[in-house]
Amino acid sequence: MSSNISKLDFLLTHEEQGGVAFKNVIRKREIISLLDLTEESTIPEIAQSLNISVPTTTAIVTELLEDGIIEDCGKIDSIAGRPASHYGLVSEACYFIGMDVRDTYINIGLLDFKKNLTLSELEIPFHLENTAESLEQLIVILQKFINHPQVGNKTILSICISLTGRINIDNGYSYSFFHFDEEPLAKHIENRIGIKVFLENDSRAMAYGEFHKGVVKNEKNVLFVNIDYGLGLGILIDGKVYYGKSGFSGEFGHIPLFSNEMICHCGKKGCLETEASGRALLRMFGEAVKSGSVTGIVSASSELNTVTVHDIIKGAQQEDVLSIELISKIGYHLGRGLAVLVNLLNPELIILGGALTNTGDYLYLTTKIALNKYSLSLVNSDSKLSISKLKEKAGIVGAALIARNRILSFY
Amino acid sequence: MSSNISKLDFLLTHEEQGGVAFKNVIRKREIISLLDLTEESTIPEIAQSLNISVPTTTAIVTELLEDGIIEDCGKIDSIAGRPASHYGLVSEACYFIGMDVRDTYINIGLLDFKKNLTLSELEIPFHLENTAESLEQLIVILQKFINHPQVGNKTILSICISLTGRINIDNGYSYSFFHFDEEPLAKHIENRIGIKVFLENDSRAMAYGEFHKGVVKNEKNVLFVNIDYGLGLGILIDGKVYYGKSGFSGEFGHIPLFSNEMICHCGKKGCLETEASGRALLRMFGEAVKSGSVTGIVSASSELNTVTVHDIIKGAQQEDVLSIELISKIGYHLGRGLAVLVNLLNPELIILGGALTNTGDYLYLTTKIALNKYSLSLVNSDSKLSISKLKEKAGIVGAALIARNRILSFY
DNA sequence: CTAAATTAGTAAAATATTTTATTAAATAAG
DNA sequence: CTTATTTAATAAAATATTTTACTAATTTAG
Repeated sequence: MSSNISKLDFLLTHEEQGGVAFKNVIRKREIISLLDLTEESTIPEIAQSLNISVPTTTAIVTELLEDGIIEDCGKIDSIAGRPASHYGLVSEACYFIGMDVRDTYINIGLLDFKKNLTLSELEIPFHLENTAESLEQLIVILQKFINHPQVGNKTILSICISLTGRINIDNGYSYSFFHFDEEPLAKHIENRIGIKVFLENDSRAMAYGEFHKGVVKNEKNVLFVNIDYGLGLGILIDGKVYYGKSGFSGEFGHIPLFSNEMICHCGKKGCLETEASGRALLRMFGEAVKSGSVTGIVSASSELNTVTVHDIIKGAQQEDVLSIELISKIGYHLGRGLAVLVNLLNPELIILGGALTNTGDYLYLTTKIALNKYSLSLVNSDSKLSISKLKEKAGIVGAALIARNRILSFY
Repeated sequence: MSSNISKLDFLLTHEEQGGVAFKNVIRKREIISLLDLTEESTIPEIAQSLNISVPTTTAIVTELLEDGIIEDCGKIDSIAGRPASHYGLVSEACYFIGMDVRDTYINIGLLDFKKNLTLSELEIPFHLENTAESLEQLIVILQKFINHPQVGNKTILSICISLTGRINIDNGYSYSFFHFDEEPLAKHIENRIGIKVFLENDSRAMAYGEFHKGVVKNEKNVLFVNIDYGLGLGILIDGKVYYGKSGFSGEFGHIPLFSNEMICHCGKKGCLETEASGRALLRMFGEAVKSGSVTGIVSASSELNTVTVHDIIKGAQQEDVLSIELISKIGYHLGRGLAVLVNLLNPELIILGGALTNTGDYLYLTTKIALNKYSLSLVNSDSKLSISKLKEKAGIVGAALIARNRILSFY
């Protein structure tokens, strides 16, 4: 880590103090928040937005310039009068790491101060198990990334690790994995690495990435549906990620939408996930083959237990008719689920992400048909339906953004 | 209106200005907001919360005292040292009117600065029709209330009218009723009455009342279900009412939860409202009587078309077995709907309101059973289920609070 | 091409706010 | 019952911020 971290100290402390020194810290943060939003602003613009006088604004901006946190981006487009200097954040001022922990691999990436993903390593082999060895492996991968020649010399302000299962984002506990200690998992890794660590749930991290660096423009009420092996949901309300009382919001896969007699892995029956997920796709595929449907993916029903969701998706891409039919069916059920969301939440935008969206229109079109059919048209006409833009990078981008935004305290 | 409105002028103007005079207005508003939240606070507490020094705080508090907006509530409970004076809002400083417009009557009430409902008139005869005469009737009722001896001499800062149908709360347009003019309905009434007027959707107004003056204590993520002739929902997220993109959120009655072949009045089929609403109760009652069920409410099936939801509720209260059975059935379906909400939103509290909640445990118990059965127990164990506290006054309290809070700009 | 108009930024004066020190009012300890 | 301790509130001094007036840099109109 470089030595200029002292200049950024005020970003790392969150104590509430009185006095004018602290007031200045607040205003520095406010200016950074504003520049984060506007990309570039002039001193008069900042003064007006923040209700501070121009001389005071100039003084704080000068300090931030000296700290190397913001820079003069030159004078541009003045309609009349003396042109104002535009100021913006300095990309290289500090960096953040996002780590996306999956079942069989890890994705990891480096985000700069201006939210550019400057480095990423995808599909680093890893096996997620609830053991100390697995955790050790994770920490080694993280440490190795930090020691990377393109990372080692940079100021890393924080790290966010996205994990599946129950996570308490406030105290950094993970309840589903690596819960060996009294000490929160985040704290444990933090002590080993020496950099502030946050945790987040995987679906929510993906949603967060998509909300801030994906298809979302200015929408403030957005839903991100993660249709993979399971079915997850991230909810953005009023520009902020919605967690619910204990961070359990978005159990979209387990809303009781069907009267089928299918027992879901959650123990209940009739869950949407029993008809709209990779898991459902796999089950339907098995049933179809056993009852004699023809497919190019397996030749005998004995090979069935080696088939993966990925195989069926690939099958659809290669025109396998059974795969296409089943994926369309999944899409239809998903669309009915989305109708529930639309009627309840009247969102501006719904984003479809996760592996099953790689099948293009086969999933999308039936989803859209069912959504139109089952939702109130007045409400539905308000909502756009899009496909994820960040794809497999949604997790690392989301995690790194969470790391960044938690430090800069815009949640 | 009394002449001291000039002292409250700063509450009525929402212009963004620079300079220290405006800064002071912001701080006055902040102190009022704080006292609204805490009921009473000392100068040191205010200074700390707002990050202002004690002398400055004293100066602003003194001004507010002179304005008659806040008052000294005396010195209390000091553990050691000189006891601090506690300051609180003055109930009589200003007032707000809430008007709840229903199909066949109007409720109207007066709320003081400290959120006490000081006067209310319930079930004033009125017939809601989309005609100029009906609107005129509404304005007459409102004007009459303002001229009431207990109202006339008071400073009314604003009025909120709660109406059924589509409402744009920002510009004050009502699209379903009284949409005769270019001018927004709110503006039209405002010009006639001479007091600032806001509009709100009826279900949302009820929810708002319950959130702020009902069973809600410190919960920030709350759902209010209005089970009356129809089925409505108000959503409180992060302490604020959630509207969705165009104010259409909460169409809970029309989520496609059933595979029945029942056409809903919205045009779709399978809507929750076809199985869980007063309308559904009435339909089921008719079907049951026609197929020979015995009930104390009607003696012949020819009398069926005069039966109202109210009759069936009264029947249940008087131990009519058919009524009780049907209401329990409605409760069960409602519970399955609530399970969807719980799984998606992980709320702290769900409040049941509307006429059907007057049947006590007949509805409540089956609702709770179905909710437990169909929701994820981990998520559900977080959520309390309560019955509305404000009952028939929820509408006027909610509307008056909206009038108040829009002026004080805490949304 | 010059002067007027417009907007940015700076210096000095005026004002406001915070700090520090002090006084006031209460409780707890000896 | 007196003194030390704690907390609130005020006064005066120190500091910070805003205002006002002015200078700088550019565009537009004539």
